[in-house]
Amino acid sequence: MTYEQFSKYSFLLDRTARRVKQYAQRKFKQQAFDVTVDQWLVLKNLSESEALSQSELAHLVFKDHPTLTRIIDILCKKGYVARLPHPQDRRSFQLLLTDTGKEKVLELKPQVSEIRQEAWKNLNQDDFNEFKRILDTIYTNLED
Amino acid sequence: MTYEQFSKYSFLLDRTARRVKQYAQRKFKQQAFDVTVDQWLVLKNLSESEALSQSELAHLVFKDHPTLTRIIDILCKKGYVARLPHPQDRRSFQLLLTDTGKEKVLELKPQVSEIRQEAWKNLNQDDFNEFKRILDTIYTNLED
DNA sequence: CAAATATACTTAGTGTAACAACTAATTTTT
DNA sequence: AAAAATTAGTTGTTACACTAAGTATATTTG
Repeated sequence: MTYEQFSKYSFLLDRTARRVKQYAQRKFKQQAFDVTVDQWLVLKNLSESEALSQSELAHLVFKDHPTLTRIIDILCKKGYVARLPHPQDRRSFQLLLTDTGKEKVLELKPQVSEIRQEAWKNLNQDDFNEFKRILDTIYTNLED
Repeated sequence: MTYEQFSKYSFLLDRTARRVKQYAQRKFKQQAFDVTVDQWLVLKNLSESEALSQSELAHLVFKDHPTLTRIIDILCKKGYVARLPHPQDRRSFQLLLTDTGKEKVLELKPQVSEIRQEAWKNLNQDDFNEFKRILDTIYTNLED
């Protein structure tokens, strides 16, 4: 590996991640989803295992606590999520989807899937496996 | 490709890009580089072809104009970059590294390279080629 | 059981990203 | 040459990422 390559992988990675997010966000907006890409990630994960605390959810979506706090704030304000007091621990909340939130997830899931597929044109299953392997390796290489 | 995979590539990509940036940023801070990761990218590109306009530079680093304006603002304030009036076009600037800016680039270049290599442990040249191919494919798939 | 420590979450501050709207200067069109 | 369109850059707004510091509650330790 040469110096130039080392300096480039981070650039390519950042550039592509931004484009992927931007592309999805634009579609989300055009189709009036009423949530951002990150809000969708949180909503979807919550729909798959409800009654999580914010810490548990933060861990699931790999976002830090302050970021998650604010995303939850917004989702509560929009009426998709509710913070219930945790029965045993008064420091924490149980996060629940409201009925509106559940409907939103059901409505958006196939549409998001559609949008996501666009990036994967001209690429196949092997490519995905390679992609995942390399990304995961980088990720764990930089683990604290 | 299944639905689950489509929903996952963007997650893996975003997660890894953030970790790579965060890792580098932490090192930058520990070693008192006095610039952020994004500011470094701009500085480095400027050192490789000076007297660019902001538009040209924005194009090089794949950042949009408002973002670049703000990064340049900071780099000027820190004394690494100067905006000179463009001789032919009064709308635009020529961006130049100051002497301090040039020194900074020379000083940081090997140190940044060192930091960047960390991510690439257990991965080789073939992996890089695959990685680049897939990222570039995704990028162009989502081109406007 | 009181003191120290840890955990859950929030707030504050800085930086970046994207979009929209804006000013000023330049180029094109008619 | 005036009007229209384009280009260069800035400003404003919303949202996210990360760090650090703060509050409140729980848990552990002496």
